[in-house]
Amino acid sequence: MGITKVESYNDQTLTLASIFKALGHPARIAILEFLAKEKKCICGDIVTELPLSQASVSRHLQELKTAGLIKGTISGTSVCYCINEQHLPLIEQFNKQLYSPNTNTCCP
Amino acid sequence: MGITKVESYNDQTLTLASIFKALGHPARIAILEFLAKEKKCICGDIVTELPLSQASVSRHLQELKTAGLIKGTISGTSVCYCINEQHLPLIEQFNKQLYSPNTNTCCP
DNA sequence: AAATTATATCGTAATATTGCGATATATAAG
DNA sequence: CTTATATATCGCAATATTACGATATAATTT
Repeated sequence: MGITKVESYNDQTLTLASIFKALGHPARIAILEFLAKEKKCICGDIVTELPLSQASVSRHLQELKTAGLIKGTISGTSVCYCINEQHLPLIEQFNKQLYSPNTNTCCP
Repeated sequence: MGITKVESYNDQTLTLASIFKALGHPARIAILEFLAKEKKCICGDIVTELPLSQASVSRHLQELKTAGLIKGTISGTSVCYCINEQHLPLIEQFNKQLYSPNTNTCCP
């Protein structure tokens, strides 16, 4: 148990879920907000900013990268991170999809 | 360990993370997409639609409700569910925030 | 080549999530 | 009142996530 029947859902659904899953932790939201403000930064900047160890920040960065939400470029001994806008339209589209044009639902 | 230092993040960040966490499972994405299509439905409709037991669907519905993403109204022996649009602007705003106006970042 | 700096990964313990059968609850129908 | 219908919750096992210290990797500096 505790297993998700991945094969039961379509690719779009799985992609969306993995993106949202990556966004489902306050540290990763904070990292993205920091990145949005600073445009770019290195891992150490985030370690200074957040109450997390370097190892934990690095892990969160990897998750964001795997989900396609950030990009990283090696620059000397450090890695420069910035936001990857690739999947943002997907989120936008999903969000829009949830708005109901008519209001004759069952819930007041 | 495995504990998130909730007190270290601001309310907005925590709210966003909890919303995205609720969205971070394909079953819950599928439920919301189904709801968006049907406008409203009862738990049993989703049990028919998804490869999950009634208990599991009910659990996912509770999580979506707790996150403020759906509303439920008791109607006879069943509960009518529909999308709660309350937090959608928050998602939209966060998403917009991630777009960078200028492109002079470190990552090509 | 050795030391420094910056990030990633490993190993592990604590905690959280997921799924389902069984059961509880609550309204409606007979 | 009993039965049927619909949903919620409990209890548990399997799995996943999270955090951090320790360590590995990799480029730069001295």
